[in-house]
Amino acid sequence: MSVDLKSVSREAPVLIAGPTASGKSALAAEIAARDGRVVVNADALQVYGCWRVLTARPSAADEAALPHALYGHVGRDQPYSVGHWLRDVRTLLERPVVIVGGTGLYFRALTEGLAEVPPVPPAVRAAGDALWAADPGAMVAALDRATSARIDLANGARVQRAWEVLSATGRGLADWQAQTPAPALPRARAEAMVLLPDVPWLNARIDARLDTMIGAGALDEARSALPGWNAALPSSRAIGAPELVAHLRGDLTLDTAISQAKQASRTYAKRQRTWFRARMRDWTGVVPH
RNA sequence: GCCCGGAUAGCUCAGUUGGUAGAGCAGCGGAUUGAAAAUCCGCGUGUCGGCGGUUCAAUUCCGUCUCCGGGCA
Repeated sequence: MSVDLKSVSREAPVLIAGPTASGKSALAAEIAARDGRVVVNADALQVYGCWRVLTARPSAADEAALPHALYGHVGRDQPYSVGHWLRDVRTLLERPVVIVGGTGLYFRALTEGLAEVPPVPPAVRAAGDALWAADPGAMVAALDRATSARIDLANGARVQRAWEVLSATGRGLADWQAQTPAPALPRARAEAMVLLPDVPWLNARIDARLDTMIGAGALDEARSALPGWNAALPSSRAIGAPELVAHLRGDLTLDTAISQAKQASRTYAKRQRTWFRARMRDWTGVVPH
């Protein structure tokens, strides 16, 4: 890792963002060990208890060596989202932390704030699912003007979310977002770094890491997830999980499952790069090698 | 050796009743305020396997060669 630790603050909270397989956990551990910090997860999938190998979570030995938080603390059937994560993180900010992960939305919520929208009741979510399937146009038409102007109306996830908020609260999403509170940790108060690896370097690491995961028990992990498997759950979106489950059910050869998982990791890394480039311009860029 | 299929974008394939071609995936760029490892938007010139022939015009028809399947020997 090409980071001179002497240039990294010993006091300010440290944020480390980076694409999957870029080596951020190792860097975070190094900084945490130096300063006595807690390593805090900022990755949407590493929160789930069912995936340690497949999401490249720190190992049991890593967790024994240094304090870690927000890793694997959520059950696979539990609802979890940016809001939950932000509330979890807030409770940790009194301690020295290094917050590390690949989920751009989580970092944005932390450093720029998140609207305090009340949770959408499951019944409204179910109604949203049903309406989106039956009549997407009606869903778009039902939105308030300000929200329609603000969101991408071609994006079903955004439209449904906006519809659910309006239905559940009687207020438009844009209205809620206009009253976004101050961030829990503004960028200026943190030491923020973003890893920006060369693409070929990262792709090679992605491939190698997936092979390592298979050797480290990823198939056993997928096998344990087989009973009650529900592909629609957020926890089921862990890259590699649907592929390995399909293999265990006899729908894919292991080689095909592995190459599809590698492929999915690469396209995911691409989306991460786009986010980081655009939204983390004022973070300190680091090229790992 | 013979017969039948294939040969079109990086990959899998569609198509052109003859007027030089298009989808998905990949790739590249972009968006991103509670499902975000999700979701969505934009970007397609490629000797249409090689060489000949017919034609005003061939990727499309004909011949031949090469390669890949399958079958018969």
